[in-house]
Amino acid sequence: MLRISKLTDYATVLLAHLAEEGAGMRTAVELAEGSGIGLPTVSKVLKELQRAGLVSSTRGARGGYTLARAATDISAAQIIDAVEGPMGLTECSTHPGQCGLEPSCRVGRSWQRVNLAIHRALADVKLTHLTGHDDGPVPVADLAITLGARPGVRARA
Amino acid sequence: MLRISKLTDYATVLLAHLAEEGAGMRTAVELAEGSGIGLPTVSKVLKELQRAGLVSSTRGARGGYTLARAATDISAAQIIDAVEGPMGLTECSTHPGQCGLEPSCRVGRSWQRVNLAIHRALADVKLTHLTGHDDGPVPVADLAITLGARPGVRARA
DNA sequence: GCTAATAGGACTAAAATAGTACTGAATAGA
DNA sequence: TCTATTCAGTACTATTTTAGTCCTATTAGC
Repeated sequence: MLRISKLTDYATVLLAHLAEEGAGMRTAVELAEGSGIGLPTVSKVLKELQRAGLVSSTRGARGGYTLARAATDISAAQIIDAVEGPMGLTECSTHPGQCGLEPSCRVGRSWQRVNLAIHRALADVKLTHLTGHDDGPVPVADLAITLGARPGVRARA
Repeated sequence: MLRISKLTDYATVLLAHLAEEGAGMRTAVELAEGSGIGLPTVSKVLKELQRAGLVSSTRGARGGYTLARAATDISAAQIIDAVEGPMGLTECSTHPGQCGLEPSCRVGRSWQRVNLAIHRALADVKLTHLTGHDDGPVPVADLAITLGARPGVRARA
């Protein structure tokens, strides 16, 4: 239902923990205990976040995870992409040519445009917004541009 | 992956056919042939759209389906809600109290705010935009407001 | 070399989605 | 009023996706 997966939700919870004041290196065990999520799952999610470059990991004794960059430089779009793969509202937006209806389908392109707009909006939502450390309005007013068909034309309600 | 379901995609394709110039009453069979989607599936989707009030149906010989209102009065959000149920980015946004993490979870509220923003943006995307009959920019600049935590505060990039 | 920790991958289980089939009800027209 | 046509409702099945687990390998510190 236009829903992010549980794992993505977990990812934001874990990233929020890592973004906490004074949180340096945290092990998967600590994060599991702190978040209430099962250790194997925590471990799996962190591995994916590491691969996507959102967290840095250190192996071995005294190892663990830290944010790879500032919380203001991590966006909701990046988290979703990291855990669920490249975001696409429809199959044809991520895997063109797979859907038999494509040749005669006229709505596909439009959904892709909507998809792009949402993606850009989510790129403006930072981890700090998700953790509630930044209650201010998010700058996503430019969203309208990408929904319009003609690039360069400024949208206004 | 933050994806609309195939059935929702089918729904927009079918609605697009019904919105076509001069398209009056269309039977499920005609729509199936015109769209390339299997008849049982077409039938299922149309029933859901009828229940949601997006199309009107007439039973019996010479019956069929028509749009229940103008294409400019049908939004992407309505289509998604009709086919997939009330939209919610996370479980807690549609079914609060189901997730064990809720008490200690601080990101839930934020996702709900993001969800609301996307929903509003999709409410501004009309069937005419999806069918490509209105290429103009979509008025969704107000989206920023809902992402900000303080209602009434005007967002600006 | 022992212990603590992540990395990678394979595997299983559960849930959601998609698609099908069948039976019932309404309408038009002969 | 009978029959053909077409939608309505529901239950079922199959498929796919998602979620979660487990095992083995690798790396780092002591």
